[in-house]
Amino acid sequence: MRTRRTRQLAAVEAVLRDARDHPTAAQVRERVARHLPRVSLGTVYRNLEKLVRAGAAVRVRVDGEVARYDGRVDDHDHFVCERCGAVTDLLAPHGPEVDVSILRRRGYAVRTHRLALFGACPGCTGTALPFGRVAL
Amino acid sequence: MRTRRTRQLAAVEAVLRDARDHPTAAQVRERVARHLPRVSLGTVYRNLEKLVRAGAAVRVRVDGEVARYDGRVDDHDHFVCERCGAVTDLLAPHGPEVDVSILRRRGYAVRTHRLALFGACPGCTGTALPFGRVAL
DNA sequence: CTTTCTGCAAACTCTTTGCACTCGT
DNA sequence: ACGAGTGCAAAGAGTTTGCAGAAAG
Repeated sequence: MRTRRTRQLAAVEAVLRDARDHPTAAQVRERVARHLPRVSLGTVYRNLEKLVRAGAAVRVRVDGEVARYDGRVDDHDHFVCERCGAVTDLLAPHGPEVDVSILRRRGYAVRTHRLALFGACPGCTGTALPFGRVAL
Repeated sequence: MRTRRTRQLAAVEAVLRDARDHPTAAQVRERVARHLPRVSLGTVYRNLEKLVRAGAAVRVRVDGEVARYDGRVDDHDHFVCERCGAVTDLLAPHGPEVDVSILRRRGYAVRTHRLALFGACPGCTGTALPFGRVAL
């Protein structure tokens, strides 16, 4: 049952490592296909799933949109542009500065959280800025 | 083009108003069907969409799970049990106590946010508590 | 060699939609 | 009566899976 280091897996890993735009499975496939033209979408899904389960990638599903994949696994939040759909990483933790202890006292075990901010990104408001990660 | 007050729409509204568990479309249909046995899933979807667009309901899509509908439209966050899938409303705002002005200065217009906490609920940790909304 | 992985295509799940008919207004 | 809404069934979109052959170890 040991995991094999196939070229497809390596390629998916590389795409995710280099991607800054939270690509969808179809986009990952497209990029992998530049080097492995016969790669199938099924294989891409299988390898993405593998990486997610191994903790080497994160699946980001904003609202009901298609799944996007993020090579960043450190704890960070997202800004989602409601006009162009771009997903930007927010470096600083904005996480629940909630008093989680209150929940815990009520029997809830909080393991993690997910926070997304919605609005318009610089490119879409006209305030052009180089695209990329934004640190708060 | 005015919206008609059909019994199906009224029933969907009522189900959402009385529901405390963020039912899926299929669950809404099931409950509506208790009074209107021939209601179709398509109609339920159409009416749910109508309510969401009218601002009378909220579609909650946690990660990649099926859409759930919430009659609550005030601003609140969610706790998602990773074991049983239950979604609980969190009354207090835990929103981004982020300095949104920093984002704004960079050209991001933040309109709203969505926060979900993930973990195990009281029923699933063994620490039984009456099910329902939890205020922090 | 053995076992996992791949490509392909079909299956699946959730959601949306076209159509003829129904029912509010 | 007019036309929005309905039930049904079929179509879509995204994702998963079964299988025979390919390839990693």
